[in-house]
Amino acid sequence: MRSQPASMRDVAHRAGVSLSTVSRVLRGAPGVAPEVRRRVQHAADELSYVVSRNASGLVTGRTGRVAVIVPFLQPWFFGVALSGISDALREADLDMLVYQVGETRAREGWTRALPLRRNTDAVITVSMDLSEEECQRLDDVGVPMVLVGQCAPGRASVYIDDRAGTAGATQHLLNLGHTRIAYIGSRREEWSSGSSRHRLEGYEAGMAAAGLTPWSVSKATGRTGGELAMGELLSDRDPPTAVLAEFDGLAMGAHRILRRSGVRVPESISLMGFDNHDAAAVLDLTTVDQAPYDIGLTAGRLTVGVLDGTARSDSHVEMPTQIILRQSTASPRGSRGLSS
Amino acid sequence: MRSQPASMRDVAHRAGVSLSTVSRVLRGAPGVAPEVRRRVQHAADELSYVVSRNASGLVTGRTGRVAVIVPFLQPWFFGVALSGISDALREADLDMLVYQVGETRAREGWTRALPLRRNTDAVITVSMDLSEEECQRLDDVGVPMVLVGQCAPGRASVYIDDRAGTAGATQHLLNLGHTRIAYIGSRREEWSSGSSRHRLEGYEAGMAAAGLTPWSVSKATGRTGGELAMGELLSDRDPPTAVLAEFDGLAMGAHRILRRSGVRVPESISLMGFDNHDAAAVLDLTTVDQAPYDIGLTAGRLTVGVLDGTARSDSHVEMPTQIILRQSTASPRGSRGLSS
DNA sequence: CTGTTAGCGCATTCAC
DNA sequence: GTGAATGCGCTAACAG
Repeated sequence: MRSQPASMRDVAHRAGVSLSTVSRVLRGAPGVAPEVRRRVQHAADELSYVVSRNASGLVTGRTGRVAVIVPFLQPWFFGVALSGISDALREADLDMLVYQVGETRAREGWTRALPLRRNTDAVITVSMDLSEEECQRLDDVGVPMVLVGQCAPGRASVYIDDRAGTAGATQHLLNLGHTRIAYIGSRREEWSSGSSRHRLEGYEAGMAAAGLTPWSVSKATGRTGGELAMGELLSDRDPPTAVLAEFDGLAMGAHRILRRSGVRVPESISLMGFDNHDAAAVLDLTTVDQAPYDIGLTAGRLTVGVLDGTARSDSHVEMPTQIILRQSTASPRGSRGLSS
Repeated sequence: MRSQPASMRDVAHRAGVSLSTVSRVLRGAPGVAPEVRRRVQHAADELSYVVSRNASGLVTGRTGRVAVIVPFLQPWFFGVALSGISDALREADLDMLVYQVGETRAREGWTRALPLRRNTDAVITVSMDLSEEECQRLDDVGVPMVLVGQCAPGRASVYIDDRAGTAGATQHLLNLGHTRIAYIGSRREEWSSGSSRHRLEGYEAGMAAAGLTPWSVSKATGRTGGELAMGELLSDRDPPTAVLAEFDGLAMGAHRILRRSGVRVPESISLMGFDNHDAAAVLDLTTVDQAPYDIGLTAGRLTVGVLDGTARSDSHVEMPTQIILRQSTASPRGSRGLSS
């Protein structure tokens, strides 16, 4: 309650020892008599004393903080990923600084607008789709960097195998007996990352392996895009019996159109998403899970490892995806699929 | 790219001035010749120099950082609220430190496990439902505190008027012509905050004002709870024509049961949620929006105000809620409601 | 308007 | 095993 929070000197005084002893104890450094150690601990507790990372960092050069940079904080994915990162950093007693870059990213200097230099031990970027130039600018701040959701050669990265994800999803639909499988994706102009490209490629590869011709449509991004795309598919002379969407948002838009049109899922059309969005469970949507929490946890631990020196700063970790089977996919009517 | 990041001395040297002049310029302090100011800026830019908040904080006593404490990071609400807080703090050039307390909260000492003292200028708690004792322990760290989603007398708080929210929702259903309106809530034993209580009270008040008897059921929390509760309601001799849920998660569970049972929404039963969860739009669920982004923004700005001294540290801000009309509510069949 | 001086709270040499 | 000096990078009083 005192307005002047206790300092190390206060603790030293109270414990009847010197500053350095307190420092040693509180850092867990060796070479202190057990009895003295206990006394110091006790004094610190009584004063609710906590070491100022500010001051200790000044001398050690380590801040005890890791900056996490995200484009947005609102989309479901980021909260979950941050949760994993947070848990991993907490294990190593590191604090998490979160920067939402958002639209300001357009303003060229965002990498320097952030007080990173000297204020952070490492930087984790999440789904930032950094250009090589931006990467270099971040290199410039002189701290280790870990990229999440992006695979950059020579830099620590954690990402999922998007290609395998959609390939597996396509296989799932093929196994059910579908052959007219359409793909709804985002428009090429809006691709910020390799992710969109990889997902499309996975689908195409899956189709090709089965000797089928890929059939993909791209409208806008987001739910509306899904609505538009599904509208187009439903207007086709011979509509697909199964639809795979690049991400759940698109699938949800598609689902809405299907509901409104009275087309039954999965009886008439099977629908499959990607991401395992929160709302996918609500819609009983079969989807591909990318375990964002695990991604975050892995990225966080990798960061700790790089700081420790126990992990290389160019390690790449590819996380597996997993199909979550729900009610929105089934064999087409009259098919010879697995389930018939 | 140099391994030893530039310090203020380097800038001073490069600009041919003294340390204090550089400090003044970089802080935007008055009393520097425009020409000199430019020169210093230039030198700093060239060296990609950024002031170490660590070092400056050591002498000013301000860290330039605000800690945000959340129980969890995964639920949709927190990402959105954090986004608002982040934007508000960024306006004031404050960094955001995020602590996910989670289950560790059970371990008594969480308020002290966090390195808050001396490491943060203010603390924002989001939906933490702090006990008076926990509040006091946080007071102890000696920095201003702002509570979000909780109304604590004497402490800066930002929260929504839950009572008015459910009262308004109930009125909406009444206006449509419903009289058999049931309420699905969480179990009293699981109420952590006043929020659950207030929402129930708002419903009860709305019903009472219309001369109707409240009818509420509580099963588990979460989607499952909604399923169970709706199951019970559907098994009633005379089922309700409208159902209001304490939050969208419950409504989603209820919606699922209705779909599975072939009960049409809104034709047979109107369903209404609370929170405007992401997935509510997908289900076309009428709900009550509590604008979490605005809550975060407001809380962030209030925090800045308290730090500035322009806001009182016991200000209370009550945020309005708003009904989001979608397809899940309509007049009961054969009613004389507004829409008939 | 500018430079000099003295710490902020702590970790880290070194002596003892 | 412990204590006394030194300086991390910076701001805030001062002096010029």
